[in-house]
Amino acid sequence: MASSTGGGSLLEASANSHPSSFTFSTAPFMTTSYSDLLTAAEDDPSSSSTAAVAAGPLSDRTAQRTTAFSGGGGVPKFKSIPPPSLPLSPPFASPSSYFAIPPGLSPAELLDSPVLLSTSHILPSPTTGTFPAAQAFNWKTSSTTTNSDHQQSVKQEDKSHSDFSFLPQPRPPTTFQSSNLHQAFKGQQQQAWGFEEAPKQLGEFSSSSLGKSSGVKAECQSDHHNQPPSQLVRDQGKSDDGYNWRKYGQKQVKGSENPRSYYKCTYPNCPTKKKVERSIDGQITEIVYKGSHNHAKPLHSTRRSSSSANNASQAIQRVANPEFQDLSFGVAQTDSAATPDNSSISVGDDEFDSQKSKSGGGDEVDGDEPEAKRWRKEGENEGMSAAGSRTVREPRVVVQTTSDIDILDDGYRWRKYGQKVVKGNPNPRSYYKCTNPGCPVRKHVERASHDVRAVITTYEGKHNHDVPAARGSGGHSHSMSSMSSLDNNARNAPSAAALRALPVTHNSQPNSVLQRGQSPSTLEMLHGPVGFSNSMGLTNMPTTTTTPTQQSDYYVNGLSRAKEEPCRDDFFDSFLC
DNA sequence: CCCCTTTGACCTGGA
DNA sequence: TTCCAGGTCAAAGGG
Repeated sequence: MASSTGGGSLLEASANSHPSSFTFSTAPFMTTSYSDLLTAAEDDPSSSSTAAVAAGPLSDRTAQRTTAFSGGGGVPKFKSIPPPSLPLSPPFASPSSYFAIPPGLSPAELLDSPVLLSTSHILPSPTTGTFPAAQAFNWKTSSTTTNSDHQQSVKQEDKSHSDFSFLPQPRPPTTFQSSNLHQAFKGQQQQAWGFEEAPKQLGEFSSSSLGKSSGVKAECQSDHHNQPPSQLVRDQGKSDDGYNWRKYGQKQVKGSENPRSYYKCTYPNCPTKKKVERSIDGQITEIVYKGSHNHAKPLHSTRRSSSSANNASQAIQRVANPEFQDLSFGVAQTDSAATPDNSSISVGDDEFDSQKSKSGGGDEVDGDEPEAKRWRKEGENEGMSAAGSRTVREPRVVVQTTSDIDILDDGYRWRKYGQKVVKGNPNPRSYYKCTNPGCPVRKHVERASHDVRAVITTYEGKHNHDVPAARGSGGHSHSMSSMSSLDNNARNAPSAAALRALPVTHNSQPNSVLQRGQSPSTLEMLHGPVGFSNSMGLTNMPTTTTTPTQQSDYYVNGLSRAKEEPCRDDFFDSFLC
């Protein structure tokens, strides 16, 4: 399926179309932010402040819609905050004033805040279990889209992103003067949010061939931000998405001058595969994931350092969040390690399907479609996007899932039971039921007609049970203090898709505060399983709660001030009307 | 010797 | 039924 759904930045689109609306779509947000950032960086090489580069444009947009956060407006405010573990220094506090820390809150606290959207994006790849950072921008490229125009926009976006590097160390001082800020950004974001990592790595890739493993380096940094460069370099060799892959084929696909490599997870019986397409110069232009790992990420790569290309691809895959890419908002951020084979489904599948439907003219999603076939379709779409004069530098990452049941971002398990195209919206609506026995809750998800990048999720009924323990959720409550905990959080973090959906999600119970067992709103999906909050990294949020629902409430209240229903209603209305 | 990549051939499914 | 393209297999070679 073509994964290019949205080439543009959802955030941007949302902002433009609904300046006052709360846009929670991470993907857009990220995309815009990075695009802007990139642009800023490129436009003004002499940009003297990291803040300007790292947070400038981003903050501009964020600030617009996040005034509420600090000011109490109806719009949630997203602030980027460095991870607790990261050294915070005064400069970071506000090189550009964009990163103001609310009184009474310490940077560390902020870091723990569940609100950072960017962080939320950082959903770990279901297949890689790593934190993708590039989700935001990748999603657009990967998003399924057959629209040539759209792809054009994507190209531009990609191009802009391609040069963007969030990597501080490699960057000239002129670009990133505030090492602290950068560190803050770099560190936690890469890990918890992962959102930064993507741009950074992408930038790395763009600026250098994959073979140079710059991307790998970036990855290493993300994972070991506290480690000295030497350590980072040392880790490069084994550094990747954490999983071991074996290349089992390579082909020159028609319509693209870029060779496509096929990889399989080397873990016994693990069905996960990925396709990596690289441009002539070795840069990864696209990554497509299929399935999810049915095992925990190996503590240590068992294989020797793979080729630079492979490392690069993996680095990218780490950077880019497949879920985001493919708009798999339904992807349960279940711990990939604990996720059963082919269980990562989600709306991601739906998304793919919907995309396929769009491009193929069909409106029926066949969840039982043979993997090979689906993969092929996906590949074809991929080819579409990659075909021609695609100059995208950042890889497009797509996750192909094979299951129709999984834990969605909201923490509940859903089973898809239907899909159809409803009047007024050419995009198919996926229908899901809560898999909990006796639970009447249903929900349907559809891409907004006005913007395929926006996803509308509607819930019906209330859950008569608690949020099921997410697979591999054992570490959800872990703090982000440790890498392992980060991984867990990431894995359990809501999918990018979910985040994306936020902006346009409609809560069937707009005036209610989410309660435990209550059907989650899209917003709720953001918090995902416990631990998500940690990965959020948003600022201005009080300490995170431990229960998903609480988080959800918190989320709602915090981000969009859920209790200020008018705000939400307005927001939703803006999209729904 | 092990592991991984390379690469040509083969298989499969859609048009 | 045939052709084509994508995906996979598996032998060969390299580190």
